[in-house]
Amino acid sequence: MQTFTEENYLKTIYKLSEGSAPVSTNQLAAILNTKAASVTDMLKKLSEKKLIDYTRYYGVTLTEVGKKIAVDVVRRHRLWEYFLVEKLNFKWDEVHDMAEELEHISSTELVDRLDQFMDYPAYDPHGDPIPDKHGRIKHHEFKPISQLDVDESGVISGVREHSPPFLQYLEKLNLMLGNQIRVIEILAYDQSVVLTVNQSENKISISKEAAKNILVTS
Amino acid sequence: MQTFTEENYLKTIYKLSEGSAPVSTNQLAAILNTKAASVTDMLKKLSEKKLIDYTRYYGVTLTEVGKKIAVDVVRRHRLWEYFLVEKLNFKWDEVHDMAEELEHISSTELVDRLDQFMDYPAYDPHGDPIPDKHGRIKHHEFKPISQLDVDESGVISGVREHSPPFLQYLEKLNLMLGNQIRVIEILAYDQSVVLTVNQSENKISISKEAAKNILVTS
DNA sequence: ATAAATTATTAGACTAATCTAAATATTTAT
DNA sequence: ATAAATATTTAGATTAGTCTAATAATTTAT
Ligand SMILES: [Mn+2]
Ligand SMILES: [Mn+2]
Ligand SMILES: [Mn+2]
Ligand SMILES: [Mn+2]
Repeated sequence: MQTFTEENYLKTIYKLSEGSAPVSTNQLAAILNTKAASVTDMLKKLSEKKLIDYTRYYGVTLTEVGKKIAVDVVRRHRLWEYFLVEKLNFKWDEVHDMAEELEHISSTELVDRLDQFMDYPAYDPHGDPIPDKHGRIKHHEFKPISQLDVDESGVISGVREHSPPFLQYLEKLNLMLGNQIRVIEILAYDQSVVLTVNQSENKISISKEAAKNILVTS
Repeated sequence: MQTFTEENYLKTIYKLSEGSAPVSTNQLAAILNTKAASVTDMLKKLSEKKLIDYTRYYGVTLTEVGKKIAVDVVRRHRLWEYFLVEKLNFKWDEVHDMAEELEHISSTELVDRLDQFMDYPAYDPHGDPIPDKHGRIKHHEFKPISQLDVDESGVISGVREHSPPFLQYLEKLNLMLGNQIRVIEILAYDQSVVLTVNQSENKISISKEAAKNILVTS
């Protein structure tokens, strides 16, 4: 059994180590809103418990056991987010903080029943894949809008940035999951993208930054 | 904002102080599975925070603010239990421990939405009333089976003991909420009760102890 | 009314998780 | 290759919650 704190560290290491690259102390401190010294303390502890491989001054990676726990926390987080949106009618910008608490409820049986209750959803409200009970994850073929050419289209399937203001902004522009967009123009001087949503007449313009954070499938 | 531990103390004081009687240190220690010394420490802290009125060597009662929090924790506990049974199909003997964790999820909005999602249930799976969002509680006119006379009948509406073994025992005898029982005989020598369930031919016998812990409405 | 038993509080210590400040290692720039 | 900047770790404190052992207050029994 892990404490909430340990689970949060494991989850964060997992998310930062895209493809098993070692994660640094400062990266963790920044995301976990704590100090580097505290991170070092916790890394020693998790290393003791064989949940991570940690080398001083070098970085940290998850062991198989640690990774399993991390994926399970991610599973719980995303299933609860799905529940909050689909069953309790919260909006996609409202659910993250609640899921941060709910992800630490320990019962495996509870999460599996929740999964069944919702008919085994594959993606959470932000388009992130939900690991199944064995930790298997489906990967979308995502591409940010910023990588589309003029006249290319795609279906919005995920976001790279989860902050409520960004999600609310997308909602205002009708840039929500499932909607189809088509790139009309890419402005030369700042790479901002002009596009249409769901074949509408209406052209909208988004910054290069925003375009990088909206993911589409084709 | 309170910690989990503080919430558990407040909830326990609330439950032990039926009708505002002061609660003792040892009572709390027993139920909270801790030591009297730890209880004293926490009582000082809760008193500082004005959530309880505490007099050394005398006992403790809740302030209005403390009571409000306690009732809210009870509300969350019972709503989650209802959710687990009605939506996720857990049995009534399986849900308490999960609800012990879920009751500490802080969002008020979440609990209110959950309440709405389930259409404002009045009683939890054990027959205990669920306080509404303003802290109002409906009280059943409960009576234990042990107080019924021969030939009297009633509908099972609650239990006084929540341990899984007891609940499983009741289930085995079909003594579940909503079922009607009729007292056939009360044995003189040990006050055990012979009764029928839902007009069945089948007579079952339960101890005096069990009869005290099953509550009926007439 | 005194002694004995019970109940409750205090004193002092421990663990988990955190912090600041100081020291050390590594990386980058000159 | 050395100095400067950055990143990381260690040392030492702090807070919440808990514990055991010792002390004090209250209640019960004689
Ligand atoms: Mn989230
Ligand atoms: Mn998400
Ligand atoms: Mn319960
Ligand atoms: Mn209950």
